[in-house]
Order: sequence, then structure tokens, then C-alpha cells
Amino acid sequence: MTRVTTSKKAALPSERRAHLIQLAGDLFAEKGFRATTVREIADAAGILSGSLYHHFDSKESIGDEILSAFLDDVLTGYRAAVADSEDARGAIERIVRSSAETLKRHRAALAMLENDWNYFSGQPRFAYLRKAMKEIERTWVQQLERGKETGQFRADLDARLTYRLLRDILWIPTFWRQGRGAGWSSDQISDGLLRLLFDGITAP
Amino acid sequence: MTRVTTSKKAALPSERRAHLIQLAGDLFAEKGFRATTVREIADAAGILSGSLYHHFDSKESIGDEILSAFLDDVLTGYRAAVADSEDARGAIERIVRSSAETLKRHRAALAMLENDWNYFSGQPRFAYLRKAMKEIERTWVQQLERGKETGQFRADLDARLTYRLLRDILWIPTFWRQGRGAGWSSDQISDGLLRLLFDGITAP
DNA sequence: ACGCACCGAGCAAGCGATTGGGCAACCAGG
DNA sequence: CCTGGTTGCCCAATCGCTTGCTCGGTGCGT
Repeated sequence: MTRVTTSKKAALPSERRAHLIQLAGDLFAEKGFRATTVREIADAAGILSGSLYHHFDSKESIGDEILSAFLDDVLTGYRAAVADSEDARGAIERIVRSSAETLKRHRAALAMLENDWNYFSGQPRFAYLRKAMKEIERTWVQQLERGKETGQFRADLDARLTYRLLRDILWIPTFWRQGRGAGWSSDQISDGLLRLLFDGITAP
Repeated sequence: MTRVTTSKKAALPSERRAHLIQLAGDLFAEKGFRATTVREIADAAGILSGSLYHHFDSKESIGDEILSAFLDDVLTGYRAAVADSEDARGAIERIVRSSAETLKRHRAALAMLENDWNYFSGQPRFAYLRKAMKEIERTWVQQLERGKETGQFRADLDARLTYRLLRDILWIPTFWRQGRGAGWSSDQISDGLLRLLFDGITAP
């Protein structure tokens, strides 16, 4: 008497289901994906752990939805940033602001990538992670190179190294928000970073 | 002569023991502290899990040694950096280079702090973590403020925000080295960051 | 009467930790 | 050379507990 339902229940969009993802994401953001147990997720929702499996077929599928939704948003924003800008500096600025905006809505996904990257990226199911990260890198590097060619940026800039420095400096602050009180707004962070980027910290 | 064996075997420096810490550290760096099991550590060493307890009295004590050794190195480097420099810019530069150098030797400790900060910082045993992090922050902020006062750095610089950005941007790259082939040397990272810091990316 | 959302109980696997004992290499005194 | 004790290192086994997950059943709204 095997249930022959249409393979995955993952596709059904339910109110309750979305709420559960939200709750799970909050826990993932605080403790990491692997360190969070299904029982803790269930407790937060006020149900028993087994009941989660009415909505999801595994713990991983919850993580899957959170991560893929995040990367979709990031890439959409980046593509728009590049398309809408006229020069390299404008593109970089749009990318930065788009990132800060997107990251604000996906704290959980970022924490999961930070904490459990090795876990996810090793699994075939999450192969899209590597693919998305490559497009993100390509976008940054292309705009930095473009700026070098047009003389807008320093010619001796190492585009790939600069990308890594910039991406991390941009992604990490989202992480802070959770704990300490001394929170900065995403606009503050964007402005601070852009200022640092274009002017450095040295007095004029 | 104070070698009265504090009833802890933790003090005995053995060849084998150091090797085990090395192996455990590699695993912690890849998977995080909590996610790594004592059985995996033992497997990597070619022994059974119980045999580890001949060398260490707990899994935590392994982490303890790795973390405290790391923080000792960091703080030693920072104190020397501040003492040996004449102005704020020189101090920041020395701090950056000292960090890059120290972090290179303590990948495992850094990964543990990134992944399991909440776990460690909650325990009384690891209270020294918070203390050390406070000294690290104080060192950075003091030098940034000093630079503002002497007019070397922009007066509108948010010292604490800048510290967070800089520390993270500096600490994270150590993380990459593990996987990808396109690794940068710690000098490259230092130079790239310092250049970014002082000059920004804009062409002169 | 039907199905959704959930309960209640439990499974196999794996977890960290600990104990007791075995094995080889050493060093002393005979 | 032999002996007996000590020490360093490890195995085998197990305890109490947590993990992700399963599955038959139940209350309830429609």
C-alpha cells in the first residue's frame, strides 16, 4: 500500500509550511544547520518532531528551500545591477546595495553557508550552490576588470582577490545582527563599505 | 620544579599527543568542532575512540589547547605590533601582517571560532575567549582612534564598525585556503587589504 | 466520509565518555 | 643473563543519551 503521491510534497505551497521554514531558518541562523535538531524546530513550532515530516520529507529539504531561495534572489539582484548600470563604478555600487538588501532578508541562508558550507557543497543535491557561487564571482570580477580597462579603478588591482575581500566584507556583517545590540543598519554598512572601497580610510 | 603534575595529563608534552592535536585540528577546520566526533579523530589516527582518552581527558580539552594556543599567538603579535610602531598607520599595518601570519598557522582554531563560537563562549571553561576577543577589539579600536586624532585617518570613521569589517575581512580568507587551488599567500592578502584600506580601489 | 495536520511511541544508528585489561618496551637489582 | 616492576599506548566493550526519521492512529473541519 505504497503511497503513489506525485513524488515530492515539496512543491505544495502552504501557509503553515512557509511558517515552519521561517522558524527553522531562525534556528539555523543561530546555531547552524547541522547543529539544529528537528526536535528543536518542532518545539519552536509547538508540535512534535515527527509531525514535521508531514510537511517535509527530510531535514535537508528544508535547508534546500532556504538556500535556493536565497541564491535566486542574489543572482536576480546582481543581473539587474549589471544591466541597469552604465559604468563599472555604478555597477559595483548597485551590486553592493543589492547585496545588503538581499542579505537582510536571508540571514538564515547566509549563516548556513558560513557554518556548513563543507557539508552542503559536498552533496550532489546541493550542486547548484557551487554553480551559483561561480556566477556571483564572475559578476564581481567582470565589473572590476571593466573598471580597470576604462581607467576607473587602479590598474594593478587583483580582481579575484579584491572580489573575495569585498564579498566577505559585505556578507559577514549580516551575521552580526543576530546578537549584539550595537547593530548597524544595512544602509550604514553599505555606505561604510562603499566609502572604504572608493576612498580608503586615509584622510584626504 | 613546579612539575608536580597537576593531576591533569594535559600538561605532558608528547610527540604522539601533538600529532593527535594536529589531526583533530584538521578535522575541526573542515567540519567544525561540534560536528566532528571523537571516533573520526581516532579513525584519522588509526586508533579506537577510547584510546584518545589516554592522551586527553575530554574532547573539549583538545579544543581548549588549540584555541588557547591560537589566542596566545594573536595577542602576542598584537602587543608587539603596537609596541613597535610609531604612528597609527604603522600599527594597523603591523597588526594586519601579524594577523595574516598567525592565522596561517591556526586554521583550525579560526574555523572553530567561526563555527562554534556560541558553543564555546557559553561555557565557563572558555571564558578566556571573550576576554581575548575584547583585547583584540580594544587594540584595533585604539589604533583607529589614534589615527583619527592625529589626522592620519578620516575623522568620520566609525572605529568599531571599521574594526569589525577589517577583522572579519582579514580572518575569513584563512578559511578559503583549504579548498580551492587558487590560493593567495598571506602576504598577498595583507598587501591587497592594506592597499584597499589606505587607497581604496579608485584610480588616482 | 474524507483528508489534513498532528500525536504518541518508537526504531536503528550514532554520539561522547569511561572502564578494565593487554601488550610491548624499558630499567633496576640479582 | 634473567627477573619483576613500571610506564606508554592501545583495544574491547559498554553505558546513557540524542540523532533523523517512521508509522499507525486520532481529532477536527469540511
